[in-house]
Amino acid sequence: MLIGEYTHTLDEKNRMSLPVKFRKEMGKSVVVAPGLDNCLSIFTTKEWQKVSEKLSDSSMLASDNRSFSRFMFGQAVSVDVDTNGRILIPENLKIRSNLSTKVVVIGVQNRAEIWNEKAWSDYKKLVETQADALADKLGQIGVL
Amino acid sequence: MLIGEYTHTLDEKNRMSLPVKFRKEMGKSVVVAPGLDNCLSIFTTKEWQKVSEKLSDSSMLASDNRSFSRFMFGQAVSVDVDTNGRILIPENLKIRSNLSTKVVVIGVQNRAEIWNEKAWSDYKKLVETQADALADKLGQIGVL
DNA sequence: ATGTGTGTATTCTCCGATAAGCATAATATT
DNA sequence: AATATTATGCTTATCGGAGAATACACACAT
Repeated sequence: MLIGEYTHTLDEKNRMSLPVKFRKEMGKSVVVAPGLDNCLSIFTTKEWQKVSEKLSDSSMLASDNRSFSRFMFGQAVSVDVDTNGRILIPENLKIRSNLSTKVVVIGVQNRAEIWNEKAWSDYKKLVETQADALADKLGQIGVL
Repeated sequence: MLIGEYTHTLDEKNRMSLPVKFRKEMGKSVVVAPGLDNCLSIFTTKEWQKVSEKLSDSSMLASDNRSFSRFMFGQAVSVDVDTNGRILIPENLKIRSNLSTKVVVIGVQNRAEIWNEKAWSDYKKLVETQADALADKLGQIGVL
């Protein structure tokens, strides 16, 4: 399971080293895909498989499904992890998620996410202010 | 599985090289068909088979089915992949999808799509603005 | 029937881009 | 301080795309 928060850098060739604690789980290659809330998702090939399956047998409205499939698959890439534990971030995804040199990598259970540093801290603050309200909702379904 | 986004060119003979990562899956020949939202679809012969089957035992209204079948089958063509991994785009389909020299090829799981460069970027922007709404729907079916 | 011409298809090659590897430097952690 | 981890620059090799050139086929005309 992927957990934790790390600050890493993208070098001038858009390479980023994966947190060491993620490498074993990540294996030899991963899938980089656009993420929600303007971040960038990294899936293990196994998890990616699961996501695709869910998408293909989903009962979404046809046009929504088309849109989202194009959105996800069209921009996803399978990338190899190099001998230094680095992956190459595609330029278009880098731009989309507003990534610059300093990025934040976070583990989110079954995937890793890459965030623009400021976007992540803003997002955290936002969630913080909502935390109580969210907790109430989650409480209703017995999470905490 | 076909994923990713590539910018390729149509040469003056309407030839387009397939993304290298697609070639293995594409094989010796593919089916080029009109796609929805004004793009152009490319199916492997195998996937095309599946599409045809679905159309033949579909539960659509007979007249709708007729319309759609005419739309798809009427304009679809089987084309060979040449030794350089290129395919020849039929003029009528090229015109229909507004393709010029620069085109975008995207992988969408079981098919590839060819887009007019601008049309694709506009479409992406549009979907991006809807991403949150789509995300909620997806959340409901447990995708992310 | 043969030669010529035009259009199409196939092969080849070059150039450029991309990425992988390596080695070293910097940074953080214990 | 020592070690593990991350960053970065450089170099080399590989791959792919696009264009050019060649070969082929068909048609038409002489």
